[in-house]
Amino acid sequence: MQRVFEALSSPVRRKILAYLAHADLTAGEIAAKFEISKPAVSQHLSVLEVAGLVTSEKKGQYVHYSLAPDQLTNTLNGYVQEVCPVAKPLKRESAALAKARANKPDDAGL
Amino acid sequence: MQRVFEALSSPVRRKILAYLAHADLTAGEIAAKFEISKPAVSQHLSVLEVAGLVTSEKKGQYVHYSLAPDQLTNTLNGYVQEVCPVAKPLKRESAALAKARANKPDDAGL
DNA sequence: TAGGTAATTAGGCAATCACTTAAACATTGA
DNA sequence: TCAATGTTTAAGTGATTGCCTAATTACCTA
Repeated sequence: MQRVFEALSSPVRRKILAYLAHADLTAGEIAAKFEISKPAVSQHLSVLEVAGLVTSEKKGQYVHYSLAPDQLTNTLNGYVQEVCPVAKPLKRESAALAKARANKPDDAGL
Repeated sequence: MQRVFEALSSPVRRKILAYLAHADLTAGEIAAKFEISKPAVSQHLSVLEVAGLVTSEKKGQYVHYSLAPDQLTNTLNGYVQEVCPVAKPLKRESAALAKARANKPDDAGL
């Protein structure tokens, strides 16, 4: 949770996630999209991986990175639910969400 | 957007938002809930306010802070939608969400 | 095995962050 | 007006962050 929000606080890291949302990429392909050095990108990728937002798989000499969408959506949605409970729900979508939540016993309390 | 994620990267600030989710509080009441000094809390409140996550209203010598739930939910939900588009939806909730969305012409696109 | 490419680790530095105490500002009430 | 209370601003400090270059590790191929 802390690691996720910390990871998302960097524009570069959010941009990396956006790239990975469209396609898996190698570390080098990601680095090529930024002005900063490769080691700097590697560090960002490490932060994202520790936060569980991306996964990596080594294939030969390349390391392929993938988005871990569940970790992202679960954390953010869960947080929104926690801070903006039922009182003032999300918006339109909240109706469906609240219904879904009513079905299973709540263990979301941080 | 950047300011929102930056604001959320601090555990203290997330805790403040959680407190304000239950009730409006004055600066002093918020500060009393933390070990850190009042000026430190005041700075955190300032960050939250600049990010649009809270609003403040001065009443006499007190300053009352309130959660701005829309800014929070809109930003986070919008971001989730952007990074994890339709392809790989949320998770359990996504079923209900997708169903709900199917019912009415979609205008939820960020 | 040697050379080249991909990626990470290590070490160092400037900038930023979170916090502190002290001071200032604003409001209330005697 | 003066003192007390609530809050913010200011100034300074130690820790952390983000970046760099250089070195290292891992893999592939000739």
